[in-house]
Amino acid sequence: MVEQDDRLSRVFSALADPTRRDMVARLAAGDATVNELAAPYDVSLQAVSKHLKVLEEAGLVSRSRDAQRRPVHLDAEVFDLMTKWIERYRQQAEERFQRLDAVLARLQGKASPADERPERIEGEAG
Amino acid sequence: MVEQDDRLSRVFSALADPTRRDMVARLAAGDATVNELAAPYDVSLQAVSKHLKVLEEAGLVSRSRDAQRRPVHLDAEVFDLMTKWIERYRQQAEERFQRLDAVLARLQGKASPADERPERIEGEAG
DNA sequence: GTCTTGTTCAACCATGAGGTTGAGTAAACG
DNA sequence: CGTTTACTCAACCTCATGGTTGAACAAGAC
Repeated sequence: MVEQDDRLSRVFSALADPTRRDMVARLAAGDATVNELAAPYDVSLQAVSKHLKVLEEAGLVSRSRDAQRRPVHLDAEVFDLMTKWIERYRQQAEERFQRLDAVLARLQGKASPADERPERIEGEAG
Repeated sequence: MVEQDDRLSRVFSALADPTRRDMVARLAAGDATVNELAAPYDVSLQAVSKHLKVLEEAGLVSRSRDAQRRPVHLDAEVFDLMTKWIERYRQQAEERFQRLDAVLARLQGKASPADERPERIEGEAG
């Protein structure tokens, strides 16, 4: 919205498109030219070129020169950025889930769980 | 574009927005109501409600009922979907990189690497 | 019942994304 | 040189998205 401020937004946004994910999948098997990449899709070469630009600006691919060709190469490093973000919050959420489980188990022994309103387990959100 | 066909597109798309990623981060610390979630942002409650709808449709959060409140809960499972996709292609890309490294190392012993045009290492893309 | 609180729905507006076509550039080929 | 190949840039169209405001609904509080 702000014009895609941060790197992470650009990466997620780039991979939100099925065509672009498909291109990444293809590129994981080896570098390819724009024409080669365009072949499977029923869109213009220009559209593919645009997709590649998006992937490039997200840092997912880089392009070199080989005569008139512009071979596209997949850069795997950015994936780490996403993985780290995802893992971080997934782990937090799962830990919280474990704790909730424990709390519920404890409550089962003491009283009815209906008494409890587990909006916060022991954490803080602000 | 097609109207966000698959699950993966919805998840990536949902997380492409910094505000929504921020909400996910907040929710990783514990469930929260719409009002609580809206507090830090300078947008209307309705806008926040919309963001939550997007996160919900992506399967990232679920909403329950507590009187007039609609507590929002982070569902960590969908993260796996992303992680799997990412890891799959990252690994392929990295393996390819290893192979390229090996090829270059071999070439160093034989001839000048400038002779080689390594558009494909040994793979296929079609 | 009416009021207040919490949230969603509906209509609208501005911007951006993905698609198109047509022209322009870059480098090999003849 | 002009032509062909490979690609990008520019202008345009359409629709989705994120924001707005105002009204509606749902449920406790008075």
